[in-house]
Amino acid sequence: MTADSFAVHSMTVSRGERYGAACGGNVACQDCSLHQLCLPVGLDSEDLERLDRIIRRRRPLRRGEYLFRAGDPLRAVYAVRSGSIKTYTCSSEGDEHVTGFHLPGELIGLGAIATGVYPRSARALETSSVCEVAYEGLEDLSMKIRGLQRQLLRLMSREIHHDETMMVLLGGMAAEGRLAALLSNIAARVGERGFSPHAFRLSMSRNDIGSYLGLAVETVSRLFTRLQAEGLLNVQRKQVMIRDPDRLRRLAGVCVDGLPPPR
Amino acid sequence: MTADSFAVHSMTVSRGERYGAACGGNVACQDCSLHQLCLPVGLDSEDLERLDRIIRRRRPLRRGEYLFRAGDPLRAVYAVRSGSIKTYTCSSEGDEHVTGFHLPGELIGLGAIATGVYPRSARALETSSVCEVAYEGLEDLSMKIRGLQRQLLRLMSREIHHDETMMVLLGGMAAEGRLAALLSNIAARVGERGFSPHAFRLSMSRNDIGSYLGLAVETVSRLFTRLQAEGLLNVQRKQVMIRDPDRLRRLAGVCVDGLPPPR
DNA sequence: CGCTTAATTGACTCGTCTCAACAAAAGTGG
DNA sequence: CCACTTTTGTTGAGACGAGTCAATTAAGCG
Repeated sequence: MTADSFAVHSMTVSRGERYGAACGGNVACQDCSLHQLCLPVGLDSEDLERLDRIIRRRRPLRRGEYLFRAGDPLRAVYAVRSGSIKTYTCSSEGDEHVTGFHLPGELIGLGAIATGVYPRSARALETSSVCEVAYEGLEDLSMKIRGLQRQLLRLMSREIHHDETMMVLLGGMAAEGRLAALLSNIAARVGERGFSPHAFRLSMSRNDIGSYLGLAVETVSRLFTRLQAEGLLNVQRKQVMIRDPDRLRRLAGVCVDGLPPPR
Repeated sequence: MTADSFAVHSMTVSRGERYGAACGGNVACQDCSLHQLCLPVGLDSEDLERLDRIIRRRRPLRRGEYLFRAGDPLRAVYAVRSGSIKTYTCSSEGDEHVTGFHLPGELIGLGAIATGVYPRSARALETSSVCEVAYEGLEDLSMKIRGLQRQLLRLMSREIHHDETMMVLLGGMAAEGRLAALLSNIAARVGERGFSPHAFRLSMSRNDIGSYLGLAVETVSRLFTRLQAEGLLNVQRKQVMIRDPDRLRRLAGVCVDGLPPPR
């Protein structure tokens, strides 16, 4: 298997689904390969049809295109279908600070529910497609479908937990631990999506990684070099191969959600 | 007005309610002074009664007592009624990392919904009382009461937004900005609860503040001294008086949720 | 009123940032 | 398709903010 086949961007495609169907077409939730990760968890096919009715699949976004901008009114939350999306805020001086990287099956825009306005901007890191879930409809439907309500609450709770983990990471760990945690976390999420957690392609730039982890680009670059020298991973630009997942997770401490740290 | 009357711990009491009623008694949501901040937002009195039926008010916790521990199974989420609560994780080496300070009207335990297990421990920072909201009941009721569902989703969304703001703070701001943001944020929340945002008592130790902000205790201490020297605030141990809220918020940059930064 | 814990202050160290130069990709247009 | 520009990533040298260690003072608390 070439490392390329783990590229996040080709996730859905490399599963053998046609691009039109998987990434931009009208695949129903029922037929979506992500339905055990996304909103549909636990729904029967009748409920899935009802869910489908409030979902719109739009043409794929190209790298750099906006999904929405900070300040836009909330009309929908979005489920990533293929590719990957970053969310970020812009400080008053114009530089952006990344708040999240979102992989297929993950929901974007949940932070907007409180105020009715997206607090962050969201852009595609690569060619990506999303399902647009009308928010009004989602609120309505989750009053009617217990399983949908539960899953929505679960996904929001998971986001809270993940963000808190990031706070612990940013507040408590040195640079090396932060990068180790991010890589372990991405590896785990890539794994959950059916791909090898040992080799994948990072869709985000070093800049984005630094911004997300609160580090200078140069530091991120040096860290990759160091981790490679220590035999923890191989890295060649965006292509990453994890050689010692356990040691990597130990470096990350408690800060990889989901999995408990080894030892 | 003495600064003491702004003590977080005496919030409810100083509103003139009897301790038994306000802090440990059986005040219904209807009669609770926090009902415009907490779960009851937007509910009519019939629905409030239904909500009351799944809520238990327990004896107040004393300083340091646990509300729950990381790893406990989720049975309820808690609304702070009076006092203040901190949530934190323990690293493998035993030192704790604070993930949140919670004031009256705020919900605790939302991070447990995803897994059914509290991911953090929660302890009282001072004598505090809470409302225990049975989680099963809450799920049930929010299927029946639209307003309750909306408020629950709003509160979870707000937490997501707040945690993301903390990530930006911890990843992007120097020590001074972090403390300025925390103080501005607490001031705003104290203000929302009907007290002067200019003078209040911090219920958490310097250690807790440092842990929450990712700083050493010594740094926190020095920062307080410096901010006082610069005329931004007066501080005497836990007692804080904000002298220049605008400059303080400007130091904090975009990292005070709710309020936009001045200038 | 002593004892323990919390907060403050100082001196020194170290990790990460900044600035700067360079290399390698990736677009862009003829 | 190649030469060009622009963007992105890597590496080095020096500066500085915040951590650590240690000592002192001030509060809580029994």
